[in-house]
Order: sequence, then C-alpha cells, then structure tokens
Amino acid sequence: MKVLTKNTDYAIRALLALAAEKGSYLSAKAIASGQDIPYQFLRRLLQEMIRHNLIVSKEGARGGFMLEKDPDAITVTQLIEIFQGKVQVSECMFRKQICGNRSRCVLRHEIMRIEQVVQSEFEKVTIGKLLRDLEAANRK
Amino acid sequence: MKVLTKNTDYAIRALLALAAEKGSYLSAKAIASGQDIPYQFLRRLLQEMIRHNLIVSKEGARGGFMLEKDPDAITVTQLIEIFQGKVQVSECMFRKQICGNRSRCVLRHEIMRIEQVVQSEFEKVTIGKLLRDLEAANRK
DNA sequence: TTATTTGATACCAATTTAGTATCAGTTAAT
DNA sequence: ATTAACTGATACTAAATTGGTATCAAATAA
Ligand code: FES
Ligand code: FES
Repeated sequence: MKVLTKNTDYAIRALLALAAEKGSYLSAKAIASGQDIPYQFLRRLLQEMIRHNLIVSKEGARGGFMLEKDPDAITVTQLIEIFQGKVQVSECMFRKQICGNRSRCVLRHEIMRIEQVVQSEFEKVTIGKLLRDLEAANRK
Repeated sequence: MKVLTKNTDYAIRALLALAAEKGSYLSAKAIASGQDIPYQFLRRLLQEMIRHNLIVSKEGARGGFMLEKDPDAITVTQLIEIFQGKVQVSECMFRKQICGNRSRCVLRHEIMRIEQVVQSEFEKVTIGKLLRDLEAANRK
C-alpha cells in the first residue's frame, strides 16, 4: 500500500525547490534537473499547482515559477487532495449508492476516525517545516 | 486517495461473516450472497487467507470455510498487508536504489512517523472488535 | 453416483499511474 | 526584428494495479 504517488512526491520536491529560491523565478527545466523529475511530467504538475494558487508563473525567456503561498500554509494533505483526491479509507460511504450493508456497517465509524487521523498527520507536515528540516540537515 | 481496496474490504466482510458463524463451516457461496461479494473474486480471497492461516477449509459437499485465528488477533493492518502490501507512505526508501536525493531527504523522517501512525491505527481495529460493534448495533 | 463444494489457474476489462510529445504563445536579449 | 528560452494547453501512450470471470480437477456428503 503506497500512500504517496509520484505526483505528490514530485510536487513536494518541486515546492521545496521553489521555497528555497524564494523571491525569484525558477524554470521547470531547472527544477526537473535539480530534483531529478521527468521534465514534461513536472510541467503538468506545476500547471496544476498554478490552478490551485500554490505557485505563480512568468512566461517567456527567463521565466519560470515562484511560490505564491506561505510555505507553512502548504500542507501535504492539500497536495494529496490535489493529486490523489481526498483521503478516504473506504469508498462506499462517499457515494449515495447503497453499499449493500451500509445500514449495519460497523466499519464506517472506524473508517471515519482513521481518515481523520491520517489527514491530520499529513496536515502537520508543511513545505515550510520540510524546508527548515532540510536546511538544518545541510548545515550539519 | 483510497486506502482500502475491494480486496481488503471484501476480506473484512467475509471474516466478519465467518466470525459470526463460529464453529461451523460456511461456504463461499453463502458468504458471497450474504455479503454481496462477487463469488469467484471472493474465492480467491479465501484461498489467500488460507495461505496466511487466518481460516481453514473443508472440501466437498457441505464443506466451506471456518475461522482459524482468534478474531481479536486479526487486525486490519494484517489484511492490508496481505492484500495491498505493507503500508508505506513513499516508495523510495524501501528500495536499495538511491532516489537521487536520499542523502538530504527530509521527507523520510516524517514519512516513517506517519507510517507508524497509520499502521497502529489500523492495528486497533480487529475482526473481534468489529463483530462486537456489529452485534451491539443489531441489538438496538 | 451425483450434487455440492474447494483448489488451482488462466484470463480479461477497467482504471489509475507514470511518462512523452507537440504546438502555440510570451518574453528577454541581441 | 529575430531568435532562444520559456510557459500554456492538450493529446497520446505504456505500464501497473485493481476488479472481475471462467474453467477444470479433486474431494466429500448424501
Ligand atoms: S457503508 Fe459500505 S461497507 Fe460500510
Ligand atoms: S529517500 Fe527518497 S525522497 Fe527521500
């Protein structure tokens, strides 16, 4: 069971690169080579993050991407939601479709609790926190 | 992001049916129709659970399946591991392959912590617990 | 002997994940 | 004005995973 897909993994690394470059534009090419992410794949992820107002871009030569939001306001939970959909332990209860035993479903209760736990754990992890950890590790 | 796949979902429901039928054999057909699980699909799941010593079977007419382990000793974590592989937040660190930035990876630490949290939450949920919840709900 | 049931596999379809390619439009620098 | 370096948008493909079906042999109770 793999919780984070490449989408999210790459997005996190890209945001870290942008957060480190605070204030100036960084090109997709530079991020891709620096973080070892497939270029065209990364470009799509960046577009998606623009749509969600996490970053902004400047077109043309010397253009690139820049962080828009406060790094501490970007949580891994948000990124999971963008790239993998909302955290849901079991599917059935989010659909109107009756799951056959919904009425006597004991799982539902447990499931919702665990969903909350997972979500809130990933909420504690922000780009800002990761960046500080990264910088601390590099100083050593 | 869907945490439990149909595999695990169905397995849990099948085990609940077996736990409720404690001591006697229940056929795949009966479980399938009772829990609304595709018959052939379920059969494969049951075989897999035999291999993991969660249940035993008796062949032939009037045969079926019976719970082998104590219901309280069967956790959802175990079922996830059987049907979806071990819980791992991000892939890279379980492979020898160097992930490019493993040396300066700040995610690894956070990831391992969250893995532990998720795993231990699902460990709290046993078939025994679910069965008791179910029975309590039915008495109401 | 026959109906019922598991054991073992092989197969298939749908979905999701990962990655590539292409072309149009924008901008900085010369 | 031209060109090189970029992003925007989108279409496409390949691989892996998930969900589901079908088949046939062997066992066993009636
Ligand atoms: S609501 Fe679907 S298994 Fe419970
Ligand atoms: S060890 Fe791979 S991203 Fe960290």
